[in-house]
Amino acid sequence: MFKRKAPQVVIPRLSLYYRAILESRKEVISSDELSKLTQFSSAQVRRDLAYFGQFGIPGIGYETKVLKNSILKILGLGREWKVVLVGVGNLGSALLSYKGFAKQGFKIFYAFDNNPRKIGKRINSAIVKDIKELSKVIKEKGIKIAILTLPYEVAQEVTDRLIASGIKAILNFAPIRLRVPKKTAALNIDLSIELERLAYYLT
Amino acid sequence: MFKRKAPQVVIPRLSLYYRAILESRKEVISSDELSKLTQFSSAQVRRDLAYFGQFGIPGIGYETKVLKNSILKILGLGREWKVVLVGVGNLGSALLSYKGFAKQGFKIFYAFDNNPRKIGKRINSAIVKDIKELSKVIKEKGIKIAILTLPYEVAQEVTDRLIASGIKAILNFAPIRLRVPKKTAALNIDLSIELERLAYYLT
DNA sequence: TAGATTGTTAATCGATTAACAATC
DNA sequence: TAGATTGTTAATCGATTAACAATC
Repeated sequence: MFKRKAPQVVIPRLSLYYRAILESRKEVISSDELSKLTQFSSAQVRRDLAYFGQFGIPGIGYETKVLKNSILKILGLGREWKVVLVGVGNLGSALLSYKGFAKQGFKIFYAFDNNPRKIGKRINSAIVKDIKELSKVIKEKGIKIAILTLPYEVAQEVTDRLIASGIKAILNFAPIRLRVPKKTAALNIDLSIELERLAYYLT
Repeated sequence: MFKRKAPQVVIPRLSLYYRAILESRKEVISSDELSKLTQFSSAQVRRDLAYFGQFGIPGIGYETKVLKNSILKILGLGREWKVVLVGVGNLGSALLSYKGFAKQGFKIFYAFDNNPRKIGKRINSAIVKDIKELSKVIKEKGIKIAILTLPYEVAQEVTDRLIASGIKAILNFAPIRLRVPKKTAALNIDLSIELERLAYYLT
């Protein structure tokens, strides 16, 4: 039987396969159809899925019911993840108001800020708390995921505190490559860098 | 002399080298120092820079003045880029309020929405206009970069209009892989997918 | 059986790294 | 000259693609 650890780039593609399956509303779908919907090659579709098991039927295709459940399980979805957000500025507030996260099961229970005017507010599912309570709340509630929408200057310092409190995965919007232990996952969304990439393509 | 087209992954690293140089405040910097600051290997630093020319002095390192100017030129920065933003919802408003873009020379001149309550408002450097005027304004002002903060349902349709109006580069926040012509650059920032990646690492 | 499509192997493509001659 | 560091080649590593036997 085929075995090997899936490369990291496969994971976001699984998300896209999942979306494509939902959109298709089919009972059975082939790698060729998934290819057309996602713009990845059919070989890549089959290869990506094969990293995780045998979900298809030769000559037929993939039963969407099976495939949906399998991908959900692989990605760790279909359950609720508790999330905290740190930094209730413009971007932080916007993300708190965004309803899309909850739809995929990511529920922001607490937000943190040091601005007394913001503390105590409720935005969507989140209560804004004093950043002094950061460690206490994360430990008490056993929260593992944090979204960081802080200014550059304090991002690393807060990250260190998050990790010390038990956070295992960070989605970082501050324009800095966070230093985190190997066991912690940090994904950076760096808007300036993305714009600079666009500028490059225009040149 | 060494030649070959730089792979796309090199470009965002150039942005990070640039930041590291600014931070270091040095007159001369070695690939080894850049390696420590950016967490990329020194071989990769030298390799990446070599795609674009010979900027260093063997035995010495890189003059930061030379390197800064070179990277600015490569990335197409150090000038003002006019940008439009489409979709003045939570995320769109947050991005309009963000001061970081202007600092790198990306100035959002116009935002578009179909909500009459929003039309006519001014947020930061941008005036919110009726989305009906999208094509007219983009053509008149010769704008090449667009930021898309729209719901999924209308993202592709608006994209087609943007491209028809002359937009060459799109930063897309809608959870959809836009279909664009080869000559157009589209970068997707898909928050749900990023969260799903985090969930995967936790499993 | 004929046609379709998976799962997997081997070949290809692309990016990173190690190593070192050339240079200051 | 001795020491340091670049630029570039060749080796390695990793991911994608083509092809097809196995299967329905």
